[in-house]
Amino acid sequence: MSDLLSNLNPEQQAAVTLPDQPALILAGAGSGKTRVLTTRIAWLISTGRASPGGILAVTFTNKAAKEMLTRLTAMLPINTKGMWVGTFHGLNNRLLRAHHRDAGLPQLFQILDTADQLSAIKRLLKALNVDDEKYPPKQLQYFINAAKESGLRAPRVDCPNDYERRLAELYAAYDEQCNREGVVDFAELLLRSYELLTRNELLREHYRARFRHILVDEFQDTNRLQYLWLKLLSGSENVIFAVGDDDQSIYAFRGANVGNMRDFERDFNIHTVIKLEQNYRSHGNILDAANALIGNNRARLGKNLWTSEGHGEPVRVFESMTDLEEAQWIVDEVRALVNDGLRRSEIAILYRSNAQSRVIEHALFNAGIPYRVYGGLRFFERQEVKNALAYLRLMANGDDDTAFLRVVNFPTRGIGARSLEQLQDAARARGEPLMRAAGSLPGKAGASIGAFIRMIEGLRQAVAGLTLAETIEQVIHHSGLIPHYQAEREGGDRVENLGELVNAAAGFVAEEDDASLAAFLAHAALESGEHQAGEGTDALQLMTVHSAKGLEFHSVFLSGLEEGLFPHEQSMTERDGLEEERRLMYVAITRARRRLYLSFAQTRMLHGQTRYNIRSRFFGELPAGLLKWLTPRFVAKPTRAPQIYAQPPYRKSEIRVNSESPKDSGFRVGQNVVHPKFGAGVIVNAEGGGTDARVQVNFAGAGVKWLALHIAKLSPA
DNA sequence: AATCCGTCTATTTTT
DNA sequence: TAGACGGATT
Repeated sequence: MSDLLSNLNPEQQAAVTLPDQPALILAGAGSGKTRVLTTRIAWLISTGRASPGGILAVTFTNKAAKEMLTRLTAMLPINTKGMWVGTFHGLNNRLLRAHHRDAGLPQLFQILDTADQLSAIKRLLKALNVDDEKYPPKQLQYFINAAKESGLRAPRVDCPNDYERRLAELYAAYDEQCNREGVVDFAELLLRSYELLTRNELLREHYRARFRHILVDEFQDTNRLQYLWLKLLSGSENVIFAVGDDDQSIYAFRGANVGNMRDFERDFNIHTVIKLEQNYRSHGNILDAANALIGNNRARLGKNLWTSEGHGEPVRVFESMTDLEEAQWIVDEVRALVNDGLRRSEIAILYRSNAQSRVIEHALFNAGIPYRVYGGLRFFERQEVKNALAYLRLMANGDDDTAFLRVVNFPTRGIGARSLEQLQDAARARGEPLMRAAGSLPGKAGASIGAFIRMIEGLRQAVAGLTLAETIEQVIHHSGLIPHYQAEREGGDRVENLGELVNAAAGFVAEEDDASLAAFLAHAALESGEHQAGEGTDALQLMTVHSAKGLEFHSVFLSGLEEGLFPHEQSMTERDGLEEERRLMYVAITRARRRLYLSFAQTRMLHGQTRYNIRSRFFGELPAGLLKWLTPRFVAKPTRAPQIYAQPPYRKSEIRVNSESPKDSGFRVGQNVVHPKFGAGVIVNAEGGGTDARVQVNFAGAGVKWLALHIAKLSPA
């Protein structure tokens, strides 16, 4: 099958045709990682080294899994049915469904998403009379998930103090509650399966024998539990093929552990790591900038991107007075690009945090430029959709208290807090889920809740024999959801979304083999509904740097490159926080194919207050020769000490927060200054005059300080 | 049961 | 600044 390999470079070929042994592929940004992964699978199968059923390929996102399957089917004339290609969660869901009995789960166990999990935790705390001031639900949620993702059940969690001991107790109680209700959170999908395979040798051997070839995408993003799971599944006969890039590890905050790459080398005795360093995406200057920047990180496996293409254009840098001005400049520049024939969807505006999108959106809106913002609520997370799903969940599994409480009185049917309190007490006393305990409730509460349960029961019977789409159609009308939203003033969109849910179900049935209600519910939980509508129009792409990972654009604007924002100030308190910010910056830079803009503003409105910022330290890590300053400035002096930059001559207006700015001191608020000890900074405040004149300076390295002007050796930058 | 109002908070996010 | 949330009011 040499035609499979003919378009690959030598390293890619080596990776694809690697003999049966554990392998680590260090795949740089834009180096053809997905291509190698899929070609490897195609090669294994077409050369008879593996059968489709012997392949297990794990990704992080549904999108990546889908992409892999699409490319595979294009390459191989085989059906991909027997192949297990999916996300960690999707595959483990599949495994647990197949062995639910062994795993101690009901056949129709439901999956809690993050919001469901939180409400389950709140409910638990209330039931146990725990002070949620002292034990904030969010914090407990974090604790539980962190423990599970380390592979630890409550008794094994290390508790250095009473507080943590209590958290561990609550973790145990939470697990009990989930078991009682037959629900499973995201982390549980993996932990359950890990425990099942640990405990059950027969099953473990079965899957080890079956999945001779295990391929892992984005290996740098795996958490501890995922690593343990992979290790467990890899016996001595298995061939594990891990592809990743330590320089693109940007998810430590949610448990990703880059250390897994080093551990993998050690645990699996990897001798040669294949590096894919040829980049097929960007021009040389962009890659040089990325390489130089990431070179400042200490803990790296080491890798340098190169291209056979030319240097291309310089990296453009723009400094503005305010965030508004920055946004306006972006608008102007985008207009020019579009005028030159570039499609809007080939242009991305990236930022570190979501709040930054507002000014830019505002400017784009006023300019009438179509744009699309990524992130935010996804389809299956919408209130009305979750409500509809809750009815469906109850029909599949009446023990699901989260679903029960969500809709027992929605739309309102006269079941108040008192009745529910009674019901919850009764259920607790009997150790039963709410729906089962309801029969024993006397009086008015019993009657109204009884009616609700009969309605669910009635729905269950009414939809017998109907298709999934028809089922949902029935449910959203019969439950009263549609009438309720129709009556609501602003309910039009919600009604529309419920209709969209019916369509989604029809689409699901058309695509999937298992079109059961349970399968659809799992789909809804595991695939939050990638993107929303609006894919038709050619629109500018706005997103955080995190969401841009894996994407590429002709032109990229990276905005808000200011100390405190990028690198984010909160990252400075985290271990290795700055290195992660730098990797984030690296990811951002490597999104651009041809043109890269970096911008920052001296003044930015944040949390309703004007903040004075200085340019990001990352500018100092980019070779000056690669940069083209659009704002005239940048006179680097040949000194060792902090670099000194010239004032932009075009400065339009002074910024003043304090009218008492010392007039004749020669300094003013907003001005860039240099201090012999603290380095470069910006004056953010001033008071007094004459010999009493004091200024407050935000230093890049030393933070915010008040300085007396007649003492401090402050000079204009 | 719906609405109003004050308080609080504020990276990054997939499953 | 703006959104989310919880408690109090209507």
